Parts: sequence; C-alpha cells; structure tokens
Amino acid sequence: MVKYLFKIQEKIVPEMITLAEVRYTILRTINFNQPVGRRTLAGLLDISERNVRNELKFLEEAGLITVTPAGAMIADSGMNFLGELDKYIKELKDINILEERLKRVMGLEEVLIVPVGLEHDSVEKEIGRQAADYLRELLKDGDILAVSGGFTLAQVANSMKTSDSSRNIIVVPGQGGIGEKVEIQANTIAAEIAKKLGADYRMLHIPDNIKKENLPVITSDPAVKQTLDYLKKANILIHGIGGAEDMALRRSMPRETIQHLLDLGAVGEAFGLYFNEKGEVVFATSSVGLGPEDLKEVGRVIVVAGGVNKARAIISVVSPDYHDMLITDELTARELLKLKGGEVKKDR
Amino acid sequence: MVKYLFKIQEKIVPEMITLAEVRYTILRTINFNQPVGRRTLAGLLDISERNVRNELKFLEEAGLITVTPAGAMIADSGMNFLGELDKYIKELKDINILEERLKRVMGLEEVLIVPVGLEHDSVEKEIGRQAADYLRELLKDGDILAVSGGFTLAQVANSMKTSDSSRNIIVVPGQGGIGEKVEIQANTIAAEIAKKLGADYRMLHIPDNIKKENLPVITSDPAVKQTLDYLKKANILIHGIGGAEDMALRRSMPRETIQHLLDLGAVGEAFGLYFNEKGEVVFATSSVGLGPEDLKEVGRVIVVAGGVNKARAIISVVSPDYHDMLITDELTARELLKLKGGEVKKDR
DNA sequence: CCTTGCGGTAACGTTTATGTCCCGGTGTAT
DNA sequence: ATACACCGGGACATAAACGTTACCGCAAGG
Repeated sequence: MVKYLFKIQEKIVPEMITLAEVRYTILRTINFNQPVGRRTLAGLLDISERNVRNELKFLEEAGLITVTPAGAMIADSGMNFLGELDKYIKELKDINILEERLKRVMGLEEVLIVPVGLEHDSVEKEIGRQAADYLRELLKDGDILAVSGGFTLAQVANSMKTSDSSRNIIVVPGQGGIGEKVEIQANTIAAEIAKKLGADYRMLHIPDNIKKENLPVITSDPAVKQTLDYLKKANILIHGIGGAEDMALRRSMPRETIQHLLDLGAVGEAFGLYFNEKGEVVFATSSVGLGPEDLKEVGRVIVVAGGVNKARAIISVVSPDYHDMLITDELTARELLKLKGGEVKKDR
Repeated sequence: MVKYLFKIQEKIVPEMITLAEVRYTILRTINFNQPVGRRTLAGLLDISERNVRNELKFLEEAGLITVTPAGAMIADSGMNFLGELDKYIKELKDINILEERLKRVMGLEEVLIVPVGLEHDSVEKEIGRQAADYLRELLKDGDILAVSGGFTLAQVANSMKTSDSSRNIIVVPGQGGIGEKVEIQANTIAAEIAKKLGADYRMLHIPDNIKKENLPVITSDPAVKQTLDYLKKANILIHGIGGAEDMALRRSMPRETIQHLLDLGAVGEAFGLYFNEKGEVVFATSSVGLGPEDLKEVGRVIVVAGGVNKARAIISVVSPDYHDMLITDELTARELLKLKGGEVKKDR
C-alpha cells in the first residue's frame, strides 16, 4: 500500500524525492558534525553554499535545528525527527525490500540497511548511529552485552545517545587487547557504551601476544576470570568485521605470516579469527575471549560492517550458524546481493 | 502507517503537497475540458499562464497528456493515472478519515468524497466523474439500474466513459418527466448512461402533472407497464437531491403551493418527494415511479449530491433506512459533519 | 469570405533565485 | 597576545524563472 502510493507520488512530484533526500542528508550531517557552518556543510556534501543556506533556513524554521554563532546544531525535536526520517527515507528508497532480499540471501533473522546519502564522507558514522539507536531499543534490564573492538564499533559507541537513567545492564569486551590503538579496543568501547547507557562494565586486561603456556596464569586472575564468566553468560553480542589483510597489517604481523594467511585463503577477520571464502576459520590469533563455538551460545549476535570493500569479508565471516543480524549500508548491501548471485534489479 | 509516513513527509518537504494538488487539478481539468489550451486553463484555475505552461510541459513529458494544435488532451495513460491519483490525493488530504467519520455520522454503508481542488468551476463535474467511475466498476451482468433526473445525474451520465463491450444491464428512469429541461430528465439520463455502458434501457414517458384519475390509464400502457416492472426489480438506484425551494421553482409551481411547501418545513427534494428536516415526507408531486417504500426494496441506493448549499437538503433526504451510499464533495462533507454536530477538526 | 475565438510560439522587461565574495565577530591553537 | 579557522549575515553581479504582451495559424460560425 505504501509503496503503491509512493509510486504514484513519484510520478506526479518526482522532484520532491531528491529534495527529501537532500534535507535528510543535511540533517544527518549536522547531527554528526555539529556545530557546523554552512560552508563546511557545502563542502562536506556536494551542494552549493547557497543551496545549503536555503535548506538551513528551512530546517531552522521547521524547528529541527538551531543556528548559533558557532554553527548549526541539531535541536531536540530534530534528533527525534531524524529517527522518523530514517524510516521514511527507507520506505522511499525501497530499502525495506533490499533488507528482505538480503535477509533471505544471507539466511539471517534480521537485516538493517542504512540509506547512503550524498556525503563523500564515510558511511560508517551513519551505520554507527543507527546501530547505536537499535541497540538502545533492544537492551533490557538484565542483559549482558558483549562488544568487539574495531573502528566501526568505536563509531557505535561514539554516536550512542547518553541515557540519564541507569540500567541494569553489563557490558563486557568480547576479546582482549590485540595490538590496536586504544580508541578502538574492545575494552575502551565496552566502557564507553556502558557509560552512555548508564550501565555497568567489566574489563579484560590481557597483554598482547601472550604465550599459550601463560594463559592459565592470566585467566586465573580473579578480575579476568569474572569478566570471562560474564562473557560466557552474554546474551547479546555486537561485533565488527575486518578485511583479513587490513587487519593483519594493522596488527603489525610479520610479513611472512601475512603471506601465509593469504595463502590459506583468509579474506575476513572477526575476534582474531580469520575466515576464508567458504566461511571456515583458517587461522586464529592467540587471544582470549569468545571463540566461534561460543557465538552459537549467545542469544543474539549482531554484526556491524559497512563499505563495499568489506563485502567479501562480510560474506566470509557472517553465517546463519553464528549470526542473527547484520547492520550495513545500502551500497554494501547491493554488493553483497551481487556477490551472492542474487540479481540486484533496481525495482523502482 | 501511510498517514504516519505522510506526516513525516509533510514536515520534510511541505511544498510538494501543494504541487501535487496543482498537478492533480490541472490533469483533472484537462480531462473535462479537452482539448483545452494554456490560457483557458490558467483562467479556469487561478494559476498564471506561465505556471500552467510549465506544468503542461511536465505532464506532457510524463506522458500523461498530449498537446495537439487544438489544445491539451489527456492521454490514455493519463486517464488511468488520474484514477490512481484520486486515491493518492485522498490519502494525502485525509479524505479517507473524513469518509469514515461521515459514514458513521450518517449511518451509511459507504461514503465517497471527492477532493475539492482550486478550480472555481463547480465541483459537480468532478463528483459526476467519480460517481460514474464508481458505477462502472459496480455494475455487473444482470443488474438493473434505476436513475433519477437532475443536474448532478446529468453530469454522471456525461462523464461516464464509453465501453466498447456491451453488457447485459438494463437502465431505467426512476421517475417520469416532471417539468424539467430534457437534458436533465431521468429518461434522457437513463438513455445516455445505457449508451455509454453498452447496456439496454427502457423509457418512462409520462406527461407532466398528470391527473390522479388518469394514472391507471397510463400505467396500463404496455410500454409504461414494462418499464415500471423493471423499476420494481431494480437492484441499484442512483439519484440526486435538490433543495426544496429550488426544485419547486424549477418545476414552476404556483407561488402559493411553494409557500405551502415551505410552511410544511420542506428543505430537500428527491424523486418528486419533499422532505422536512426530520427526514419525513411532507409533500409528494403526483408522479409515477419509485416511492419511499420502494427504496427499501432496492439492494443498493446511491445518492449523489454536492455543494455546501445542499447540505441541509442532503440531511433531510438521506436516511439509513433508504440509502446505502453517499457521493459528495469535500466541502459539503465537512458541512454535513458540522450540521450533524460532529466536530470538524482538521486533523493533519 | 471574413470575423472571431482559441490554440501555440516568441519576445521582453521584471522579479526572483543563485553563486560568490567579503566583512565583522568568535573561539581556539599557537 | 596573536594568528587562524570558522561562524553568520550581508552584498552584488549573474542567471534563471516569471508574468505579460504580441504575433501568427487554424477552425468554427456568421
């Protein structure tokens, strides 16, 4: 019914579809970069300054943003409205249909696709925002949430709104430190998400490249042990995905190890595990935390990954056996469908 | 769901609602007045010629109209699309909600409200068109359709599309001639509708102001008798409504009779019967055809009436006992709700 | 056969929107 | 303290859109 009416609408007022998208993108961009001025906005998106100016005026008059001397800021009502707009734009751009198709092809319970706008900025912030919104609604009292590290997850943590009310939730890192920058380590992210949610959290302090024979010593540490116990009891897990080579490089592996990895056919990485195209684990970093078998125990496993270049990695890692949900962007979704053999007909 | 999305849309692209209405109205007006040129259109609606020009160009490029040397004509696809647009605009303007409310207040099974555009032309053509469309879809083989006279019904007949395939339907006039001009007599209208539908029809030739004692003579005439028989078997009836005073004047009643009518409280007229505000028949023109009791026998009674000034007459005539459906325009619908005590809150 | 009315196209002056640049102010990093 | 980057608002030339008028062709009606 909705789609039917939208089709009629597109025929009678086709120009408005573009306009709606532009305003949506502007509002979205302000949301992240606030406070931001019109010139910066015009540069960020590919719109003329004048045009941005007009749209800013419109958005201000609609009460969605406030314009301060420091730049445009999103208003409270604008914040709320952005959430509504997400749904609207999805309907407009047929993203719901994309979601259904991808859900079927990947064998997942749920798929969330964020529309890609005209910002030449990365879409990862946007994925992060919507993942964060989704998580916030999902979490209930008593939940134990496990999170991985990575850039995408950092975005999730970063764009999560702050709750005033504290909730009876515990956030735990899904893995120890594995030679990453602090901002994108699972520990840091777990802590930040917990803080935003008003929840509790546990840390998993494990040194890099720990020798296997020393593992028992570490895991017998009471603090570590407690965290690991929570981890086993986690009922929600959200994690990112990396390209195999990228991750190996980022973790400064020796060159021959990387070559070895690639020879084994590794294309995707998650949790220190490297997967080949068939979805088999071909290599595992000696790390502490969740293993592939543990994922099956977790009630709801959400994977967040965006960017067309990550498509192959996503396919290698995501499996109906482990995962329940995928959050990605429109372009990547289309690429996934293409790779999976599903024809990507733009049916509008 | 639809309404929800439209609300969002109205906030993010409010200008398009006007635009959609303008284009709708133009398409609609072309449909009636074709072939019609820019200037005439600009005069008919209250839009500048330049604006009309742009919209015509748009509509032509969309393939909805064709521009001939004689003026703009609606294309086949435009015809079909107009039907879709009706539904869309209804949704947009919350007419569906209006319909539901009016249905409840009037106690009818169905209500059809046509959106009022910006043409200062009468809306009766528009009501006629939509009533005709509705009728066309409603009628099935074997149906016997009874029609009344009147200006509105003439519009219905006039704007009905011609069917190539003939249908096994019989159209009969619901009343004899009662001193009207030929074009709006039931006989004429029945014949025209039958022709458009590719159906059969019967006439009811009865002189005006026939004396009661002569009735048996007339009704014993085989042709008349046959028509009356069909009339009794009619399963669908569509009729108009007149203001009591207007109708009396049109039928050139003597002044004292009119005064008598008004003293009796007559406000509405249908089928030569005059109704007071309570819906009681206070006066009956001596005419042959359907009486109030017959209406109850007819499966589906549709009343067509538009114009705010007819609101009181509509209320007096239309009753759940006799009627199943009302077709009117937006403004009149709002007026009816107001008169019936239903608050007319514009909830958008 | 001519007038009249309505059609499209073209032209033109005016208004409005657009792209661009500059200015004064402000917060921040040096 | 100073320089810098960025802010909103204003200014202005230019381009586009608009409203209006004029013109020509065609068909209907006198």
